[in-house]
Amino acid sequence: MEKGDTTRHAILDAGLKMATQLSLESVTIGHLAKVTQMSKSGLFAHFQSKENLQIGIMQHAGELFAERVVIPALMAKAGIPRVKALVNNWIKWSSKMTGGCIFVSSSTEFTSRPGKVRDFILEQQEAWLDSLRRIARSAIRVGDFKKDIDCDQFAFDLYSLLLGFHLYDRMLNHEDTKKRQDVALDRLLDNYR
Amino acid sequence: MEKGDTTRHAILDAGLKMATQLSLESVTIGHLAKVTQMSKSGLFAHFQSKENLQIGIMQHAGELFAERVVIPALMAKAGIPRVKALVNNWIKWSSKMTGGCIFVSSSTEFTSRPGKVRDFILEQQEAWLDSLRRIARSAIRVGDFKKDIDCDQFAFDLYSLLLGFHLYDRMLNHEDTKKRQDVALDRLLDNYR
DNA sequence: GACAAATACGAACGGTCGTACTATTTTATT
DNA sequence: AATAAAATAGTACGACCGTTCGTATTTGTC
Repeated sequence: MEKGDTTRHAILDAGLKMATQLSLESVTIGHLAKVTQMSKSGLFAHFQSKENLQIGIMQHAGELFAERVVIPALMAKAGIPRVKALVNNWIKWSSKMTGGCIFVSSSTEFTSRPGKVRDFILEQQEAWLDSLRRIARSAIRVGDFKKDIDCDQFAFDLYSLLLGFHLYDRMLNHEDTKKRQDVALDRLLDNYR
Repeated sequence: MEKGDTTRHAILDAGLKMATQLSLESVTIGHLAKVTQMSKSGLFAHFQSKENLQIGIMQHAGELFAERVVIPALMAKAGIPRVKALVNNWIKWSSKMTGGCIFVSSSTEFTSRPGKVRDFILEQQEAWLDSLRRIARSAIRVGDFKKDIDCDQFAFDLYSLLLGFHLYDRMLNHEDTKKRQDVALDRLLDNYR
């Protein structure tokens, strides 16, 4: 009742790391068992299927993401400071691990692979877009954004920017990415101000 | 001397389609042989390794991309018309196949998988960024863009926008993506005008 | 039409994949 | 300390992976 949760947590930690570095699909039960020093069958018993393991990993990632990116941003003052906090937290998040942001890579990976895993990932993406919209709305409330702006458009604009950062920084290894992203963000905020 | 090239081309066509729908890594020699109605070993003989097959597929994709996206854009009048043509061609390109743009998904997939394949993909991405810069430069030349703009920043801004479109449209299946992208592009162009 | 070269095939290799079983060990409760 | 339950291990499975090798077929050239 206790031990099981502990090992499950350790498995998901190692699994998330592996999924981030390689990809969600290449988290192999055998490989993961080796890393966690368990037997394949012992590890497998925790999830009953690879699909469940993958969903477990993404759920685990979602909890960490909320804890490290979204919630801390909500601590910042509503409005532009909160937007900037969110962006910085996101950049820290995607920079922390070798492969970049697990949500970006996994949603790319599972686009045309129907099933429970893809559905779960899409739900998470929609929840993320919802966070962006909410933050825009609170920026309107405190007067940092104009009243008549389109919050959906803001979510699109900001997420696009983050995706650009992600590819430039994590994949192409461009050194001046942070600078480019700063310029683009300032222009974006000016437009909603 | 002749037949070999024909089959090789057919293999790459089917391989690109498969890579676009699933992913580059999941283009399996066995699966590809089944689709092209060849034997595994017969197909394999064309490439000598899976790595070479993957590079061949990406090269094939690059040729089609130049042919369908970049070169037609260069036919358009330099400046803003050319930028818009490029964007439209890119959208058509990434919309044509089920899995979206092969370059986006493959660069995500191979970020943390060192080797010849990754190197090749990164080269292609740099060439693409170079096209974007060149188009910005020609826009300055004809007076559509301000003289003192940063062409690298333009490339970053525009590619970010396309990546946003890609994720929204191809993966999240948002219906109003085209509208969002139009709004963002107009604002972007206004800024460089 | 002969002949060398190019192309394609069939069978087999050692590995790894996800999963199913049964057996053993460890845990929590009494 | 005994015991039922939970957790882990061991072994095996069929399927597919990339690759090799020897052989057959097809092709282009003379």
